[in-house]
Amino acid sequence: MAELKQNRPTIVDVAQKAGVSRATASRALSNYGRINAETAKHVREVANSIGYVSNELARAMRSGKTSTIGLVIIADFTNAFFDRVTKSIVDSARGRGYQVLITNTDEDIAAERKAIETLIEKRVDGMIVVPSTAVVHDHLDKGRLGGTPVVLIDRRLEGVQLTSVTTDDFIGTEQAVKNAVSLGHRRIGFLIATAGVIGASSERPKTLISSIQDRVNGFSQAATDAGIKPRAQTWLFCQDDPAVSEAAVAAMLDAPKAPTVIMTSNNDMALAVLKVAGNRELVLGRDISLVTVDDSQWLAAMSPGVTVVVRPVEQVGQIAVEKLIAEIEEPGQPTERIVLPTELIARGSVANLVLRPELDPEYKE
Amino acid sequence: MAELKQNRPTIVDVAQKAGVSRATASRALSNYGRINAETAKHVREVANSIGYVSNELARAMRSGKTSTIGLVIIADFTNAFFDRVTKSIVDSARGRGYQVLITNTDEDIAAERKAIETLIEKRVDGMIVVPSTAVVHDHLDKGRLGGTPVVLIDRRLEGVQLTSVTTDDFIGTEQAVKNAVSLGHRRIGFLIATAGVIGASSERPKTLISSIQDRVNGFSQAATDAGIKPRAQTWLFCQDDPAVSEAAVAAMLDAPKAPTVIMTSNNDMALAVLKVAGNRELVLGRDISLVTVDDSQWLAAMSPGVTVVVRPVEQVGQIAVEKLIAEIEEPGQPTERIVLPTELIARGSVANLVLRPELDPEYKE
DNA sequence: GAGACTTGCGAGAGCGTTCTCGCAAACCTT
DNA sequence: AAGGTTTGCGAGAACGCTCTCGCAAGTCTC
Repeated sequence: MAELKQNRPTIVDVAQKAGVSRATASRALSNYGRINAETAKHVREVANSIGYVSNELARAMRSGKTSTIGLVIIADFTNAFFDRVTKSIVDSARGRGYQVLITNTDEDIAAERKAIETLIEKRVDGMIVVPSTAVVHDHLDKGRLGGTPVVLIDRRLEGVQLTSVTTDDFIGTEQAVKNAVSLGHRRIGFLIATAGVIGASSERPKTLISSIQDRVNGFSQAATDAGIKPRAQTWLFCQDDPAVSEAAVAAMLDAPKAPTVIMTSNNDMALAVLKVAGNRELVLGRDISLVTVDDSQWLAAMSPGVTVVVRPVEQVGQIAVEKLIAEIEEPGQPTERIVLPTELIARGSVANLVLRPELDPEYKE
Repeated sequence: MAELKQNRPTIVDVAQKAGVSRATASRALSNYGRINAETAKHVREVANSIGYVSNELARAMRSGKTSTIGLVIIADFTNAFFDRVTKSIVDSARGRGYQVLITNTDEDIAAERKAIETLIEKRVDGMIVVPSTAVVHDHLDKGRLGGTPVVLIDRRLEGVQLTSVTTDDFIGTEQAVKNAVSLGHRRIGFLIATAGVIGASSERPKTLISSIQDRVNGFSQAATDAGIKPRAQTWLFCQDDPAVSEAAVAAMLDAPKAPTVIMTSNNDMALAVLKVAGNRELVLGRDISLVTVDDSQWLAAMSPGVTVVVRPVEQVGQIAVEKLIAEIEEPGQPTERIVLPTELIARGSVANLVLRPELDPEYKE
């Protein structure tokens, strides 16, 4: 019979029971203003005894602060990068007294718009955004945001005045290529996960998100510097889908001048290489070489371990939170473009053709 | 000079500009009550033109509904289970018009209490909780929650009247053991990631979370049924830390009657086995066998692939969201204990000792 | 064409806080 | 002892929305 009503005690209940006014109860509970220590203690005891829990909605409404930040991330935070950065953001935010509201766009610009609107509706104090496209960004204009600070991660956005925290993917990729070259590789492949591409194609899409663009440039630069001819470079822009990427890897390996080393732009692509290698009974670091971006425990645990460009993922999240909260708590911070250094960890997945030239039938010193 | 003030237009601004009352503006924007179609259209246009975005805080305050659900998850959602379930929850919730507020306890009960309190403060409509311990649960009593519905995932909790969505870990583990036994294994090891344990120990902790408890029982049952003597079973409860787990694996392998197959309770432990195997140049599925819980792309891509107990992770998240929202929108649902079936996927990581008895020096048929 | 019903809209209260203001009592100061 | 200052507290407005109520005008009914 007694309806289970959502009848939480409010501050009025506390005040009544404690025999004080709302104002005094508020002062006691939120610890501000002038209040007698005894009274405060008493109020808090009463509040505790009746199970009072403050209503942050009401508080936020009055104070204009929700202590919540929104995270707009692309689909795959099962992805080695996005899961770690998410965790890092949640933890850093919690440490600073903020909660995180997560929204998930599927690399889809409409979903991204919607997500940002929803976050504004919820009046988050700020947001961290992984922009899903490099071209459209009117929804991220200062005006549209109406003063809500935004920090971009992983990808920069041209034409928009926002702080971003990214990694030096140009240098990272360059190093990876240099490493392969120094080990004697002269035919290299690059498998690039690309949103919006259907299937796999060697044709460079008109627009790429900045992180991918940087990798493409870094790769190109290093290959050119090493004197590797374009025809010894195999490029494939590839949909992030196992079937497609595995077919792409197979195509690369079946081409007349197949690369001896394949660089992949993310772990999903690396998996495709491993999968195909496994099917063909190619031994990693001997019959086929692999280097990828973003470390994971798996890459380290394999035999041989996979050589990777390590990005400081946790740092990206942490710095993004710091910059965002700085702007929230003291608006008017200068916008920055923070680029964190990457590091190459060489493991055994890139064969040493200098020591073992027989592994490459076409190897010539 | 012009201070960049957080001066968002409110419904009053819309009403004024449209020449109607607040009430009418609200009706137009929220689509309810009696309102002239023309007026409604006009109001919406005005709202759009001045960039009005509704304030969900105020709306929630009035309506008592935030359309937000809280997720209380243990630290590791870089973990193969928790990252996927998180994504599944975020997606399912979004599909039903709810956002997700994430909080992260580090398997720490104090943090869990705090997280739940914070979520109540924010007046989430409900929460999905991965309880960090099997014993303490006073913070999850109906009274404390004050009517906020809660659904548990991954772990059941005794003594508490809450809907839970878990997987049949007993049968899953049992199947895994049976599979190994059918392939001729007679000495088996079990490496169990356990919160609260320091180092690694063969002594069974007094309390285990239900999912681990079920695995322990399933393993034990299957081993006994197969007539495997206790002394041919190596158990280690192990802290979830690479150094510790690798040492544990090493210890297992160095014992006089080393197991021919190691079962691990999660991917981190499986990684330890792979790592140690790699270091010792043991070939998986020949010199050492492995079976673990929770599939991942990595386990499938390795050569040989790793045999796993697959849990329907996405389904867990999805069903949890459904049950939670059902209770939110129509309180008084019966509490359920939903247990989803698991499946064994046999790959090559468990050696076939029946076909190749020479792999086990002590093998006797 | 008079009463009943419908339509469209505005006034105003209320959700649970915080915060400003003002007032009385207590405490200094000289 | 008279004026000033400090202390502690309450009244009431405000945050931005929704929703009930009531009223005027229009529409129906016979």
